[in-house]
Amino acid sequence: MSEESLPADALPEYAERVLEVAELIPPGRVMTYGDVAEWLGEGGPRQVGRVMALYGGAVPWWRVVRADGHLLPGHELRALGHYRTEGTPLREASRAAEGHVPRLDMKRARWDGGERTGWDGGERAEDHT
DNA sequence: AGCGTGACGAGTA
DNA sequence: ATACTCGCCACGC
Repeated sequence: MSEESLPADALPEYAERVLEVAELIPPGRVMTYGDVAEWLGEGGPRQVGRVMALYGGAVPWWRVVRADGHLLPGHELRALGHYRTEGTPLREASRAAEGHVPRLDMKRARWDGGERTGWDGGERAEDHT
């Protein structure tokens, strides 16, 4: 690892576009790293992942998840440290904040980039208690 | 102009 | 469920 931190005003353009998409994801919905890359039409899941790792702190990064439905990508402690419940958090997010590593119901929570349906009238991630 | 590096993804064992 | 592969591609060196 040797990616150093650039000034916020010196983000690579690709990174800026990734962060833009992340901000578009409605509360209560998620996109996978691959979804974001596909939506952008450039780069791949790994590129999106790195962007989020380096610059994700400025956007709702918890709405970008792994394809297998894991909410936390790996650096769980780091994630928990930055965990926020801006507005209406996913129920799973709440659990994550309590130390669990949840697996989202991707069938419901995944956002295809279409209609911006969040909590109002839309589906919510299922509680799998 | 390479080369190493991944908050990934899908496949396989 | 875990633990490996291999392909992917922008970016810093």
